[in-house]
Amino acid sequence: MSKTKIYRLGDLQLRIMKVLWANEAATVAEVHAAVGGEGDLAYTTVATMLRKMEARGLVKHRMEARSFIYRAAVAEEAVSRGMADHLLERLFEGSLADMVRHLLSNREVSREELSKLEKLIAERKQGR
Amino acid sequence: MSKTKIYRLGDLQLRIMKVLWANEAATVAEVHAAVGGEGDLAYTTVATMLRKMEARGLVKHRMEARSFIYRAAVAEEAVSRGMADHLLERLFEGSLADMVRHLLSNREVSREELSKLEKLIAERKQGR
DNA sequence: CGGCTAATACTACCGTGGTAGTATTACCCC
DNA sequence: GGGGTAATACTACCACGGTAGTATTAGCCG
Repeated sequence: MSKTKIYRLGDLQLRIMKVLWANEAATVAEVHAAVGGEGDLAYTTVATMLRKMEARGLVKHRMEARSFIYRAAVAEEAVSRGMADHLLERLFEGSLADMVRHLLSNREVSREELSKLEKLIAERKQGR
Repeated sequence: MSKTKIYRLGDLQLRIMKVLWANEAATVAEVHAAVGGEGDLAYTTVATMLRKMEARGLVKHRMEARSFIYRAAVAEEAVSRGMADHLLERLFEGSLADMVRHLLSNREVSREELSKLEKLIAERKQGR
C-alpha cells in the first residue's frame, strides 16, 4: 500500500516530524529536547509517540550503541502537500482562491508576503 | 470559555456542518440524506454524531413535532478560518507564501483561479 | 561484582471521531 | 385501542493521538 494517509498528523506528531526533517536523524533524547520546548513532555511520552509513529510508517529507527536513532520515513513535501490538499478539498472544495481569501481576511500579512505571493502567481501563469 | 477549538473537525463532522451551513436548519433525516451520499451511513450514526457535536457546541437543536431540528452553532467563516489558520501555523509557520507554493506545486490550477488569486493579492496590497 | 543509570518495552488511561445496534417512546392510522 | 412506524436515547466498540508510569535490560563505573 504505502498509503499511510499522510495527511492526518496530530500536533505532537507534526512537531516530532519537524525535528526529524530538520535533523536527518536523532535519538529519542534529542527529539525530546527539541520538541519539549514549552510545557515539556515526559521522555517516555516522546518515546511512545515515536514507537507509534513507526508503526504507522512515519519514521524508522536503527540501533546504535544501545540507542535508537530515528529518522523520518516520509518526506516533508509529501506531508505538507498531503495535509494542505486534504484541507483544501475538505473545506474549500478545491478552490485555492477561496482558501487564500479566508487566510487573508482577519490576518495581517506583510508586504513581503504579498509580493512573494504575487510573484508565485505570476510565475505560475507563465506556465513555469 | 466558548473556545470550542473550532479547528478540529473530523471528516464526517465537517460534512454535516456543510449541510447545516447550506440549509440553515435540518432534521436528522435530512442531514442523513444529504450527507450519506456515497457509502451511506446508518441513520443512527448521523444522529449520534449530531448529538456528540451538540455536546461540543458545534450545533444546536430545537424540538418540533417530535423531531429534532438541527442548525449550526458556529459560523462557516469561523471554522474555515480556524482550520486554515491552524494548518498554516502548524505546518508553514505562518508563511502564506509557503503554503500557496505547496498548493500550487503538483496541482493543476485553472487560469481563472490564478486570476482570482491575482486580484485578491492586488486588492489586499491596496489596503482594501 | 554490585549498584546506578540510561534506554527501551509494556501497559494503561483519557478523549473523541466514527460507526452502529438495541431499547424506548410517542404518535398516527385503522 | 392496538400495532406499526419514526424518532430519539442509550450503549458499545474500535482506532488513535496524547500522555505517562512501571518494568526490564544492558552497560558502565567504582
